[in-house]
Amino acid sequence: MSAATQPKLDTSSAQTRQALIEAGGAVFAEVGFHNATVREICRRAGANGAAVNYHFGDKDALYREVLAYYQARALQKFPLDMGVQPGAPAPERLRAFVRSFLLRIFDHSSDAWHGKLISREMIDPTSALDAIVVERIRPQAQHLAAIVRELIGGQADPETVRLCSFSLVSQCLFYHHCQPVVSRLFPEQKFSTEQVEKLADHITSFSLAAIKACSRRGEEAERPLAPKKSASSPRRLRAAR
Amino acid sequence: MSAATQPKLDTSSAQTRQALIEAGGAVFAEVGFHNATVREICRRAGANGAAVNYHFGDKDALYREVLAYYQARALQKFPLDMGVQPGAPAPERLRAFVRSFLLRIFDHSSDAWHGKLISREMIDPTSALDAIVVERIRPQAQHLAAIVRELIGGQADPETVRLCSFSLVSQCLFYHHCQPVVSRLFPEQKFSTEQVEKLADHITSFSLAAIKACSRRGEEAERPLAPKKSASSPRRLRAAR
DNA sequence: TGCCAATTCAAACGAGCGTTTGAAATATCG
DNA sequence: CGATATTTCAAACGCTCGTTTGAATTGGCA
Repeated sequence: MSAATQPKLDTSSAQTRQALIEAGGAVFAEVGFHNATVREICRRAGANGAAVNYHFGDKDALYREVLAYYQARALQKFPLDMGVQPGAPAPERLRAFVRSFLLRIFDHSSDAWHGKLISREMIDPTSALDAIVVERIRPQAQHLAAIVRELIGGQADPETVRLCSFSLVSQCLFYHHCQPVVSRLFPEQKFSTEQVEKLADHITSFSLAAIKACSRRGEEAERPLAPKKSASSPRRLRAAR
Repeated sequence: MSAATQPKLDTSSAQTRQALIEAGGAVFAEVGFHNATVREICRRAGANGAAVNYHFGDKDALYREVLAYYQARALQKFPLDMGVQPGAPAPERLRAFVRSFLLRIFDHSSDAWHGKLISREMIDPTSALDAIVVERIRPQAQHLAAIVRELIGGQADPETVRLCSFSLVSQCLFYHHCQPVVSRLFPEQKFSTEQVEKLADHITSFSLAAIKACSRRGEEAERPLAPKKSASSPRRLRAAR
């Protein structure tokens, strides 16, 4: 199977590297790091079985490169705010967050493995998870927490903010994590782009209503541990401290 | 550890079988079917490495037995309705459902692997998933759907019911599926029994408010004698007011 | 062209896995 | 007790995995 018939514009080495990264993205996203085999990655890349070790050192190093590569692509393709202005109303920013999150995970284009890779990393972590949490997940969590905090208003209890953020993210992740079950329960459920938009609609409105309720509940019963400070805010407090 | 009641009245074979099932439950729940090794299960059971094949045939058969064993235990320990009457108000039944779901997953007692096993099966399915969906998950889904349908009231749109059910289940599963990330983001987050109760409170009230909003949205859309279905047009972002 | 470094290749290595094997140990029973 | 069936055991088999190896091939350059 010699491919020597066509001239090589780019250096052959760089071509092989790139092919390995792309095949690796596909395989890692499909079956996860632990179930992925170097042989399958090399086969899809049209490279020899020793190519991964020659170009990257070992499977772990290839995985880190794959992660970094698609992370960079995803950041420019799906920015956290989805192009929505930071000054936009919080509900609108929330919807942008949810859409961005879902589109990252369900993007069917061939070079969009980042969402699936991170989604897998959440469930079956590798040594790369620590860096991912710091570099990608924590900033997203803080971004989301800021939106939720603004939605709740007043002095939002950090624990409430955290719980609401988790409730949001969990809904987004569910359809990818539990796809095997969902597709067995409802075989008609598809994840086309328009279905994803519907999903984003549902998750956003579902959660907006819920957060607003949290906000009301928080206003009624405020400070859990501040008996000294008698905040004189009887009913609809907006007490700015 | 087990069967300290009688020295050797029980047959040695049955003892070994039971020890393998219990060790298997622990290992499968901890690392999942694919990452679990027969050797480790035998080691924990204090049995020889060939014991699994002798008593069960192969690893798959042991796994099926483990699943069946803990399924039976879980059914009597955590019934779907958690002892709440079928005639109880829907919000109360919803809360029972959420508590039951979370307790199954986070039960720290040593013989309660069922929730973790099914949770793993959702993510990384084995050939046992088809049966699990039919025998366990679908009944739970129908149970939950009935509650959600009643909460929404009126003629609840089946798709809305499905989406709301998924939103509920996803929140319950999240903390188990994404524990590696959650514990890195918030190292102080524990999953003690009382924390689980707090979680159940949050998920229940969060979702009740959201479903109530879905209900109102549905009523508005239906009352003016129902245009066909214009639900996919650009939806307003205003939350329930 | 001829040389040399870079790259590719088929083959094999060693480790870990589920499983098998045949003998040893133990229980069962006429 | 002695014969027979059951259960345990250490060892090894066959397989797949990531990785290594050394030779073959290729590409750049004097």
